[in-house]
Amino acid sequence: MNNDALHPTELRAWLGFVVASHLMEQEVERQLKTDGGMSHGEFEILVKLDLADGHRLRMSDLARQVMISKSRLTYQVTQLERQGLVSRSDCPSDRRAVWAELTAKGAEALAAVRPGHRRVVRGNLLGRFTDEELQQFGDLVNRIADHLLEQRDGR
Amino acid sequence: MNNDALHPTELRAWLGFVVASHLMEQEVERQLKTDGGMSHGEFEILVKLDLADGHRLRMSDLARQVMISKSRLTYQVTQLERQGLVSRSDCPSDRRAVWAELTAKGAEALAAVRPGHRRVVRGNLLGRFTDEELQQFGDLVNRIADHLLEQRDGR
DNA sequence: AGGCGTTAGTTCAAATTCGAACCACGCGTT
DNA sequence: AACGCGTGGTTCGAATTTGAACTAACGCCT
Repeated sequence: MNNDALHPTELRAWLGFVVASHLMEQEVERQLKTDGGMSHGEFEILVKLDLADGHRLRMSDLARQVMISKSRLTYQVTQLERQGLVSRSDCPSDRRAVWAELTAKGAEALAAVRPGHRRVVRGNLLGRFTDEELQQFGDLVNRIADHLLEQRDGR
Repeated sequence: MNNDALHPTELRAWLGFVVASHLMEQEVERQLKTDGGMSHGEFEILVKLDLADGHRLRMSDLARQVMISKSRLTYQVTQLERQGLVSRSDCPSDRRAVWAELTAKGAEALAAVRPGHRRVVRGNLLGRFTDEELQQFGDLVNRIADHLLEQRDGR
């Protein structure tokens, strides 16, 4: 029971999860790309900035929130800056830190892709559940997410 | 109800899903890397080959099964071939096609990482559900996966 | 046989990602 | 003030990924 091959029910659940997350990612990616010329990673950065106080976050906090490496964030923010969607500025209180801030143009770009993004997420995932199933699904994945976060922080 | 912001229950489900799949991917990746020096992508290739008749598949079938681009598969199979885990050979019946075949060494490498892989999948996901929840979860994600596959094939 | 649209796979350059190395700074200790 | 250690960010080269050609071969149709 503990180191045997995954049994059929387990296998089905695992494969379904892998396939679903893989394809959802591709759908989201595709919509954001064609629809607003941005990647899912860039989109998530803009979303987190939008949510943040003063529409800005320090690079390291941003990296934690979107769960990517520092160097990857540096690269992506540079790209976003090039497009004028984000601006960098030095933090006065901590001279090591850098603020990444959503620009007005960035907010527009975000607003422009969001309806399409919601359509993809609802049309392919959330909207295919009954209210009860949505609740169940949310409970299950959040339990897993919480566990994985704890797991990770213990390192 | 159709183009409003995601409401709390939806948002929770979506974010939970994104975080869970992202972190599961990282956990799996980490285990396979440290434990057997391979990426999740390489692992999936070996698994599909292992499952196939004669432990071999044509490149394009393999690409479809692991859901990656042709060029990416070419690259990854080349890497696996370099490590001696897979071998390529021409297909006699269709001179365009190429067989990718799991070598004995590849089968060993696969066998070596599988216990750890199962531990990660069970310890972080499947094993955290009751039998009933596992069934529910499997049903939900497979419904989504099936839908996304149809969706995609209609293009 | 010749033509034509499709499929299989590879190749190439450009874009992205990774991970280790690095620099500058903050902070607590001495 | 000097030291040492941890943090915040960037940089750099190597590895990987992308997507658009490109070559070869198949299969159908005439």
